[in-house]
Amino acid sequence: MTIKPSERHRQLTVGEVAARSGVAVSTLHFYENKGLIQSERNRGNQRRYSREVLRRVAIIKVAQRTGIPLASIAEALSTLPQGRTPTAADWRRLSAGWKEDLDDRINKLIGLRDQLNTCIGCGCLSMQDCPLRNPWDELSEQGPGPRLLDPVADAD
Amino acid sequence: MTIKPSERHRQLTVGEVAARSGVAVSTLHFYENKGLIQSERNRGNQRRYSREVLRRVAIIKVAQRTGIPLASIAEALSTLPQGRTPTAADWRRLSAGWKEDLDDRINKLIGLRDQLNTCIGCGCLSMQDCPLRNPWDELSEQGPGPRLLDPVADAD
DNA sequence: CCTTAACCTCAATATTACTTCAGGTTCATA
DNA sequence: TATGAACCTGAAGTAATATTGAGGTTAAGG
Repeated sequence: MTIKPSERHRQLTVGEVAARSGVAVSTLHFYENKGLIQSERNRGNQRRYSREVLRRVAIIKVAQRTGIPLASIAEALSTLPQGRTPTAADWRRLSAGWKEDLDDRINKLIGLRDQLNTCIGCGCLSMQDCPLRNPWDELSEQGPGPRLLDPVADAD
Repeated sequence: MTIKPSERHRQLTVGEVAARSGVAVSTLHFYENKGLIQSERNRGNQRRYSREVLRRVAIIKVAQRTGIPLASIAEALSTLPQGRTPTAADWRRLSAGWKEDLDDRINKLIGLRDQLNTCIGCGCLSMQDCPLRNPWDELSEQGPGPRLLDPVADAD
């Protein structure tokens, strides 16, 4: 089933974009307010989107999944050339930056998991039988010493 | 430098707990409101904490780092025996549960990173030269087909 | 034409996790 | 005992990310 050019180039209503991108209409309004997406208006003041917006929304959602806040996504998107379809190099630059952030987050979480594994193993989450920290009372006020999990909060 | 028993068993003021746990006084009030920590009161109505609270706060912060919302942490902590120092088994149960959540989150992020790597490599974040998705127009309305990054938002 | 779904704006509400503020009390110490 | 630091409560404010609602307009089909 081939699509007629007339269909293919038609602009999308906000409802259509919502349905096809999987975000709520109100979210599209919200994103527009934040400068993440743009729309034109028909003569009745209703939003009309180019198909490119679906790509944009997809990108926004990916970036969000990596943990990037909307404001940063907006900032990144705002560096893209206005009014025309971004180049491959543009996208590569954006996604490469986000990948770095993502790597950082992953590494932090993995470090945390290691700590947690150690702590489960040695029982240091217990206040009673961690081989490294028991007995707790003796550690008080002693300056540097074993400090697991959280160096500040653990200063007991 | 040995600590006198009188010092060692003294209860802590909210300011002391704040200083030693690294969280703000207001945060300790907040946590108490949410049921995450408990305090006794002196005759002037000021909070007095047992040293155990430092452990609790440390645990809360670790759990938060894994991405667990406060409400869930509160719920988990509420399953601990009231009024006495939790056992090693208690702590193991909690941290084991949190570790699972953490593993899930890590795995999701790694999956995302893989997708992102693929997309950067193939250029599919570009609307112009992704070998899998180009040319975009041809994909419209065609039912199942290559769906990268986000299956819904990508339905262009 | 008429109806009704879809759309519009702007303001308010929701959630999470706190912080700040106002107005008043208690504690420690000189 | 006087003074200033630390503490108290309850309410309101903040930031991010939206959703919901009120009140009114536009578009599309019979």
